[in-house]
Amino acid sequence: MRRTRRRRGNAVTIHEVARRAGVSPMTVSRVTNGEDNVREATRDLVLKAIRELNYSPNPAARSLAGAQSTRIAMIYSNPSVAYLSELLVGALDKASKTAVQLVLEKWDDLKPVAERAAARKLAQSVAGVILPPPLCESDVIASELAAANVPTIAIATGRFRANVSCVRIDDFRAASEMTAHLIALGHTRIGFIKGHPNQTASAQRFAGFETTLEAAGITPNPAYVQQGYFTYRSGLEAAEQLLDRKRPPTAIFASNDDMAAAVISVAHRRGLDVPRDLSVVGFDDTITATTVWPELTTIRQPIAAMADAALNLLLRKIRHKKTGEPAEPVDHLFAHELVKRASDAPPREP
Amino acid sequence: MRRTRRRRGNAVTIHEVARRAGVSPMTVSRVTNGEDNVREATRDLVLKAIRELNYSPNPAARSLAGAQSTRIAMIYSNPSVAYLSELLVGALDKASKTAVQLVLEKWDDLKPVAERAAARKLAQSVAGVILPPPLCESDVIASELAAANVPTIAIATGRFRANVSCVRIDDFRAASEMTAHLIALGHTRIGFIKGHPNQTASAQRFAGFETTLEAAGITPNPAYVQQGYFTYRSGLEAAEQLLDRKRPPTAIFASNDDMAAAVISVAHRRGLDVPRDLSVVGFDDTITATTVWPELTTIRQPIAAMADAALNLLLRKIRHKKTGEPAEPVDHLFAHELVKRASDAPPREP
DNA sequence: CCGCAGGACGTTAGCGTTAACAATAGGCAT
DNA sequence: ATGCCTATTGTTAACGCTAACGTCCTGCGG
Repeated sequence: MRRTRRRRGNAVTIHEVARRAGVSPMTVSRVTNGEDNVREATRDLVLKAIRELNYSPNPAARSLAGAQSTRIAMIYSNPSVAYLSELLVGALDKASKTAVQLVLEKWDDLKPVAERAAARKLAQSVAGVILPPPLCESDVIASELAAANVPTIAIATGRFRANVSCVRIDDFRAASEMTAHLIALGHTRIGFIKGHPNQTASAQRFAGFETTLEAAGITPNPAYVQQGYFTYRSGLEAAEQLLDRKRPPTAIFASNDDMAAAVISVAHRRGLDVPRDLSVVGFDDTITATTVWPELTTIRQPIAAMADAALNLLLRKIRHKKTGEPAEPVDHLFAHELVKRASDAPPREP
Repeated sequence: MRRTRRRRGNAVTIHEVARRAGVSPMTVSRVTNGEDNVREATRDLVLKAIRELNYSPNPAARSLAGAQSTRIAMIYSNPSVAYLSELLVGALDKASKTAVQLVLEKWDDLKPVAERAAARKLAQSVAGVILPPPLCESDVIASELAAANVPTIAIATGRFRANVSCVRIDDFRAASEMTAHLIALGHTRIGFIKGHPNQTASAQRFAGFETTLEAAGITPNPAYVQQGYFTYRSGLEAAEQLLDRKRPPTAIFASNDDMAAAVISVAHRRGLDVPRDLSVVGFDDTITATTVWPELTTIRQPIAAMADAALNLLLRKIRHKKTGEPAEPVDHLFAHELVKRASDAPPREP
């Protein structure tokens, strides 16, 4: 007599699909993995069976058989919590669906030497790495991982580099659209608070701002531009500076939501009404944008979707790596969106 | 001749551990799963080998072989991002170490019927559930999961219930300490902003406040107590109310950091200096506490450690369930800490 | 001294998938 | 027709782990 079987629940397996399609499991596997050495007719047969049985491959079995360790590291450092949180949610969701094991590493302010060592060590133990900002900018990490042949994806980096794939939005265009929006409202004296200088996205956003200003025939005024560091604190200081001007700006475009929130706080402290006396807009659409009052007009990045895509890309790269195909870096641009809320209005004085 | 082996990189397997310990793989498996039918001496041998080889079980193989998914769900709903983020970091860290697969679910404002259905469905697919606030208060979810015999841990619920284990801090004592701190500074007119009424922790915190006030000989003034909902927005309104009083409080104790941040914002808008004109203290020590200016004096909850402990407890319960032992609910109290920062000072007028 | 119970540990056989190789069919040049 | 090559499909044996069952050994009562 047969042993008690231990098949779990009721999940459809590759064998059932194979039987129904009248082929071997291996052929089914080839179809699900998109290999091209299957005849068109056979492929259709298999696909039909898959649809009929509503089959989906068991990720655990896949990663076990594939001998590809599916550990993927995400390295973060001094993150914006709101950003990290949304990123984690997206990544975790995908990870649980594909049976990859996400491991989190926190590398705070490492010196390049330490960073290099850490990257080298990490490369031993994981199959891929996700680099959210600000670490996505580190050439040290990128080059070390590339040297170790560990697929890497940068999220929301401002530029596309040769050795690392990335998933991002078009910071330049987004900033440009926001600037155009402010101009369309009637603003001409627009302040700008830059992001952290170590991130390319900061430069992109500023470039988008300046270019659009010029295109509209407004000469950029250096006195209306302040350096910030993506922190609330730096936003406070920058706002103080901007509002101390004899003719202060009628609108301030901060390079992220945290700094925009700081601007609102300063404005309130000075008795200015937002948006009647001062329009304030942010960038990223993190939770901050909707917690402050008034709610921020900002640029929405689909962070969770980007995390999802990043994992997808990474998995594909890991697979390609196994087959030896030299996967060339990808630059996956996501669509952003200008979210209009309550922190902007036409200027009081024309 | 042997076929080419396809062993992945360098991961240590259960066989290597077994060989080193001089036992069978099965014994190692029993040890890693905490089964009790292994002699003490043997167990130590195995544990030593595990440590020496730095072995950690392959989750894919585990879930494939076990037919028991080590999937643990964390259900969140309208969370404080800062809180969620820290929670996720802690849970994920532990999860990757113990090879459990964390799945995230977002249940936003479900009606009880829908919530019950969702819980019933979830119970089919996971081995355990973690309930952070505010869902940790839901008796519907708790009872449904208990009925399905799915181990559940509530995080940071205010009270201990018979059917759900929980991991939390002593909200009453923490609030009491903070109140005593304000009184020690010389404050007698202390405002309080309550948390969301659907969370027991809110009541606990308020009780701690009121009790300590009375113990110090100060009669609680209902006019100094406002209902809040843990949101920044609700904090704004509550603060406006409190500061509109003819004799406004000289200190405001908000039931969480977000509302405390809102109080600071309102104070600034009214030209009050924090802390010279108004002391403001929060609760939770989320990231908000250190982003606002001045930084908040608050109560620190070790959120990440609590997530870690929650997973631990859950794993133990899942194991016990397999062996049939009836695990009785646990109430794991964590130590909190009053973190003194820059938002409190003695009152200006005595 | 035997038999038997029960605990500790080992063996076997999968879990569902894919890597590596084998086999087969068809095509084409010799 | 024969041999050889390629495109397609099948077979076998892992991947690392654990459920289920088997075996051995110890201890104890009769």
